[in-house]
Amino acid sequence: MAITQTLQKNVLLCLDKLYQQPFSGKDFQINETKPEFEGDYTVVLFSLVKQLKKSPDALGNELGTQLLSGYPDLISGFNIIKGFLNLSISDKYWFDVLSNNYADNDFGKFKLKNERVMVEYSSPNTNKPLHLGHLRNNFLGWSTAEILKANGYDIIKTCIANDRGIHICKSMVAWQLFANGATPSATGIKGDHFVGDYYVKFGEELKKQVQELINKGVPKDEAEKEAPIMKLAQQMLRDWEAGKSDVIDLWKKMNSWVYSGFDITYKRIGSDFDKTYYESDTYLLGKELVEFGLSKAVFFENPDSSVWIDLTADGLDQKIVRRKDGTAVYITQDIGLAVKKYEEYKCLQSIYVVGNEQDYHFKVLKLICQKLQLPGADGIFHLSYGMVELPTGRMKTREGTVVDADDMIDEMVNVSKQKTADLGKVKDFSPEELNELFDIIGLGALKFFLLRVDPKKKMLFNPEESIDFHGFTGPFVQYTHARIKSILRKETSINLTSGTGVTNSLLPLEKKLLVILEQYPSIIEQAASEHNPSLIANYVYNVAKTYNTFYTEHSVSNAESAEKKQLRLRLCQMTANVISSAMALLGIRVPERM
RNA sequence: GGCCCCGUAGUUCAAUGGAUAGAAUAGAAGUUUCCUAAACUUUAGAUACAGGUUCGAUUCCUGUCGGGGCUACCA
Repeated sequence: MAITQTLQKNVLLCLDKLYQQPFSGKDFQINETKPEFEGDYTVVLFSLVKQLKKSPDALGNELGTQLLSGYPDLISGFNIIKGFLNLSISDKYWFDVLSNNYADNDFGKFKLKNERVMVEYSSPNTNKPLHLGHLRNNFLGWSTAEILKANGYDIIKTCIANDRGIHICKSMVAWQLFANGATPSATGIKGDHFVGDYYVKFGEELKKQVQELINKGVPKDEAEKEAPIMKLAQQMLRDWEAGKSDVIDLWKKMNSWVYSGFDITYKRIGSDFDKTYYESDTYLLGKELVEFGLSKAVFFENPDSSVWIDLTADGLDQKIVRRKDGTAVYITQDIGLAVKKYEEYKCLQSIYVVGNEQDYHFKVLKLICQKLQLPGADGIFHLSYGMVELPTGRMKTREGTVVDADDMIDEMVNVSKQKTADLGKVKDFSPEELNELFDIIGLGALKFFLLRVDPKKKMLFNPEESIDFHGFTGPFVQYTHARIKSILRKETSINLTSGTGVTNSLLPLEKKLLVILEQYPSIIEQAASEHNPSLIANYVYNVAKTYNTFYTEHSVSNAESAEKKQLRLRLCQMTANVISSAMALLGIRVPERM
């Protein structure tokens, strides 16, 4: 059990013994003691003071004394400053932590929950390559899934490919008009980029045609609809829906190019899915749910035969769920897909990793599912994340300000190559080992950069300044790991026998390191319950920073005594394990040397 | 117009209502006969504004100002 939980439990027992009043864990806080005071953990007494009508000093003294006598193996002393009861944790407790092997292996395995959770992420459009925003989405989804796994959940990772619709037809039309039969293999261009180029080409041509129409006096709105190339795209969409074979063939061919491109990128970033849904298979889902909703009077029908739901009582608007021509809209498809997912996997929770621009959509989706009393409705959770912005503002395809994912990865790997060469520490590596190292560092920097920020918040990517391998970065943590491994390689055995070193107590920096290492399991739990990988990133950075301070201050190999050396070796081992485990939860590998 | 989110050092990010608001980077000054200097140490620098609730507010409430998003019979 984590130290804070143990303390909370013991404080409750003491309070009961002393005052015979019912308290709960919410009645007081237990925080880490600020460095300027003596002690390790602090009980904040204010709210207890109020309820018990005692002075903070009196309460603190009684509680402290009770804790000290009741749990001598845990508490070694206390002091009271204002309403804060600072507790010193006994060295014996810390040595028990040292000999505990919790940090040596994966978590989760010893607390399987037998609960299934679905995480949907990535959700690309098959008309253009992935960009920096997709990377944030992918890393977030993948990491969240890993963190939940570490907490014992059975995870299903899914992806929905947005593989149909007018935007797909646009690149198809442009290819027909301008490609002269060119293919990715003939041109040597990666498939997703190849198709994306024609999507861009479509936009350029459309702009040209619209301008010509405007020059002829056609209003702008109308010109966009009437442009010949747009007409072609709309006709192609109708042909696609009618199942016209030459259109379907072209669609299949171009999508396969895109998927082969995506596969390369996904493989490179280490992203994978247990199940991929295709919108082309699911876009007709949900139609029968409209009838169901009408029969339950959750939906209502307008005279023009369109179907709506009135959410004004819930503070939202009226929302259409079926067009007057009888076709389904986006939200209806999503309801249908939610039902399908539940039928197939019976997940208690279904997490959608989707940008916060769709907050309203998911609010509506969940509400409708709940009103229809669909199974799994309460388990719908929108993991809403903020956009990645550039110094110039949002990335916009039309303005060409999109940071391409593949380019970004290449850039990061190149920088790591350059830095590694400058430092010259791994000259004996083979070319294969070097390439692997460049990937580990470059991708590590990128993933850490995108995951260290609270997912809910928008973040800024500045090409000039964001590529940094110093300070609060992935390479900093990786470097710390490599440093530790360098020490451990030189030592043959580490055997800390229980109780060793009790006689010579822990030095402040040793204690500080141990205190933070002990917190790892609670951090994993918190990251899972808050769906927030940035907690792991912040934590592992603090571990590395704490270790580096310890490292420069105390020698491991030439420690003051053999016992100290063993103790420090064990600390090194635990730190390396926590770093490697925590980074793995972020999808980041750590090198043995760098 | 309506609804939602966000304003913290020059910049990028932290801080379950708790002690003197933490880091990184940029700036200034240092540390290599000793386990990897992608490191470490020192220094200067911030809660948009005005009220309110509270023993205590960056955090909760109200208002003002500033920024972003949603508000399609698109997906």
